[in-house]
Amino acid sequence: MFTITAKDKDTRARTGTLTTAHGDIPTPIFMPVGTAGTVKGILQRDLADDINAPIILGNTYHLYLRPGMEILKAAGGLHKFINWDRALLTDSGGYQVFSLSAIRKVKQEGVTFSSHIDGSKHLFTPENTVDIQRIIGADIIMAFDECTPWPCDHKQAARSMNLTHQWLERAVTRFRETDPVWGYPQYLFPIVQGSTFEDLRRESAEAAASTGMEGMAIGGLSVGEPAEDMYRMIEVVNEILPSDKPRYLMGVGTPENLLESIERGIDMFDCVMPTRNGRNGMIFTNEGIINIRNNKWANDFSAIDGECPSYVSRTFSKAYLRHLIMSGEMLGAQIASMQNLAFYLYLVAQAREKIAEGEFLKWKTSAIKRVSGRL
RNA sequence: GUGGUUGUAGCUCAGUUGGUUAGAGCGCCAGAUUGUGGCUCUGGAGGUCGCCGGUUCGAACCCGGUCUUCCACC
Repeated sequence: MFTITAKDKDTRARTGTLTTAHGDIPTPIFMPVGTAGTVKGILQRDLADDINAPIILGNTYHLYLRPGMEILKAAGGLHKFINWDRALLTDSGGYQVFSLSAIRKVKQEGVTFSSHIDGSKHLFTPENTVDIQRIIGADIIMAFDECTPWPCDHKQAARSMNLTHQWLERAVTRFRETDPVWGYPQYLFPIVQGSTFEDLRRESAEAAASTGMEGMAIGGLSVGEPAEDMYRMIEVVNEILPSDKPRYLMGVGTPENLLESIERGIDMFDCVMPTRNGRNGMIFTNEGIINIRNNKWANDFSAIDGECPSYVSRTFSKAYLRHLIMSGEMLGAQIASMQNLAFYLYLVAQAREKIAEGEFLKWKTSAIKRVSGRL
């Protein structure tokens, strides 16, 4: 169930609460990515208590290959397996089949692919990815889709979108005719495709909306197209997606992307950027973006981020974090990931506050200027 | 002391029969990174080729001296 709690007077931005069997999720929200049953380098306790994440992601592709469904079933589902009692969302694996697996064949039935771990062959279909996600037991599960690469001509984009739509229908059917494995309800989110073509995006948004599911996702964006194209597609799609349901923009993005998208009516985000780029030395702070490997931080003993309300942000210095990252120390990756996630969650928390206060637009402009500058 | 051996970028090393502006890996300095393979990619700075002299149109390369590294022998 999704409840709108405030609407911005100037824009499409809104705040809401998405209720799941594992807690309420305030929106707009950023969801940390925990591909293989872990947000890399961060304890579940810290995700909950320090970073304040109400929901994290898992990935069907990775979890299905390892540890595999027998172990996940024996464990009693992913929540129990990883000791996480808040909400979970699993991606269907559609994206990974395309980005990770070298050998793959796309057919009407589904996608055959080779495991990146041992080369073994597997088949993902709209039906079995629902079954798999039933067993994993995430509160929100995703329909199996094809993430259309960019650039792409209209004809290819239409063909790809139509395949996604056929798969969507089959996924919804399987979802409706099966029950949750672990006794609590799950939501299935359809995914809008259509590349950067307005007519296709409209058609795809109609298809997603017509399923009547509890929430809707927008995929196939931030795959190389200019940010302006992405924003335009969000506007087109959000005119059609039901306004009383949460809208999830998949794989996005930078702090600036988040605020611009919130303005256009997006409620949920996920992105590997704060964690993957964090491990590589890109640090997001309330003062701007830092490349902590730069020599200029070697003697800077100020806190990583004095404004962020998390333990690592205020406790450790930039100079220490630089030393850890330069040395390839595990703790560097941990601290960087925690800082970045704490920052992302703090950013969306502020956005919720400003929307409720009716000051979103004014705040957004100054916030973007502040947090997306390079220091 | 004698014989051999070694010396080229911060480090480890290539470098053709002597032939334009001496290269690589790592490191360093920067940049990219968007539904995660603890990735990946791009660019940059940096060398009096131990030193001195000689041969040659031309020397990292050949010759002499000298210093240096390591080894063996006395």
